[in-house]
Amino acid sequence: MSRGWETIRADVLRRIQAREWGPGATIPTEEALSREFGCARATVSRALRDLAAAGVLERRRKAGTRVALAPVRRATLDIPLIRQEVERRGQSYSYRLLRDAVEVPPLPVSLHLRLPPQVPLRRLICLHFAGDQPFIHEDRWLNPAVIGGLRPDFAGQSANAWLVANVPFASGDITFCAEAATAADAAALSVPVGTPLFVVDRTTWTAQAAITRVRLAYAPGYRMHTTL
Amino acid sequence: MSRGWETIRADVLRRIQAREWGPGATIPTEEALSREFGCARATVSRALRDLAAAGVLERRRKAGTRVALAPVRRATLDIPLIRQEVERRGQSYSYRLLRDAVEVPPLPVSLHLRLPPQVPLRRLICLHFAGDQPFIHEDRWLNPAVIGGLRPDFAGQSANAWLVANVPFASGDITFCAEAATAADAAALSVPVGTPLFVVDRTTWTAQAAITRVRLAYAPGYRMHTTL
DNA sequence: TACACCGATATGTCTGCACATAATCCCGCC
DNA sequence: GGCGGGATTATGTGCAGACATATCGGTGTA
Repeated sequence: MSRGWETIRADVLRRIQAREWGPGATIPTEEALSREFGCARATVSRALRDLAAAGVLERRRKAGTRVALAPVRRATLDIPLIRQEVERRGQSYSYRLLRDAVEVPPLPVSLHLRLPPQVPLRRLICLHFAGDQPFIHEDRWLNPAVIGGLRPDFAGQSANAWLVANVPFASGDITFCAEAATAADAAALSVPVGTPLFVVDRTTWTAQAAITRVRLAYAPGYRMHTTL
Repeated sequence: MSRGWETIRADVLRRIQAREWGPGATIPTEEALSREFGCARATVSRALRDLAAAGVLERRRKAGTRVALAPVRRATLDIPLIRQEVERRGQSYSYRLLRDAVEVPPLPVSLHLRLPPQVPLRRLICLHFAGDQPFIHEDRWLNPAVIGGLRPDFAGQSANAWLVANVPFASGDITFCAEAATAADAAALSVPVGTPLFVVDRTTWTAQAAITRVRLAYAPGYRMHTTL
């Protein structure tokens, strides 16, 4: 009858979009659909599981499978390495280290990393270039307990590349927001103080402890894009 | 030996994070792993497929399964309905319609919707409140071909709610960026012109045609958050 | 040397079956 | 009428086997 679970997924999605099964409605059981499509239940299950992962369906044991009420719900966005993002635009990537120091971080940083206040951390500030234009102003705090002391050598790599290659990464969180350019941002990116900048704050963790907190301030005009 | 494919996924992930299999390395075949874990190949396959979907592994027929070079790569973020987002903060939601007109959109909007220039569209501008504070300034263009003419009645619902309930949605794209508050943003959100605002541009499509393009300007301080 | 072809191989998918698990439904009891 | 507990039921997971398909690598030929 069909040629694989993707065909079934497409057909179920078509019926939902055609309002054959409206939002909130319960759709037929896997067993009924497998009879209709002339395939094994596992094949139907695969298709429905995929739609559930995409947020189109909601499934519960015994209760059955329902069409989600709010279809526009979940987006996956790729977070490329900065170097790759620049090179994908056909520009050459480079970066310059602006500062490498050991400092006591501001209280919010200590708290977010779940470290005691007043503990000094290594702070790296650098500037990423796309061609000869400044692209991202990066301000990073590193936990010395994870990277093996306050002043290890990254062997010529950027801190990010070194971390990716050397520290087992377990989890993290990201926030996106708009901020006015600080004096440091303004100087680094060659824009007036107060210019709206797209800012990403990222914290990563091993299973036990915080690894790093980084703030990325993108040059004006940056747009993060994804499809649904 | 184990208690399900999630155990296997966890163990494979652990070995990757422990650098037992470093970035770029090829891991054992499904068949070898199934022997090691004492389970069926399908069970290992399930675990590895899931890790591949999360961006941790890369798989190719015959070539085998490799550890991805850049592990921090994919984030899924939930895009709640505005009403739900406000209510989750424990504030009461309301909205006010500021404008409902038929206008010729600016050229970039026509192009992005893949409509001929100079075709008039319905434009709705409204303001979403969290409690008594303005939260989002929304500027929406609607394709009359999809909503059944230039001036249908949304029966008291917000345009978004009406669309979710009545128009079969197929695909879309989203961009996030930082913009300076326009005069209209400033008046609506009660902030000075030029204030950095987090802006979301969303376009949705049926299988055939564009449905709507909407620009959401969030009040200052908004942060979009997700975990990895 | 360069290219076309072909076998080997790892993943991709499907089937048919079985049992586990969660949640609902309904029956019987108080 | 209200409530507790067990039967029912739809999904979740697992297994063994089979075939499909992409692709890597090597072999033979122009």
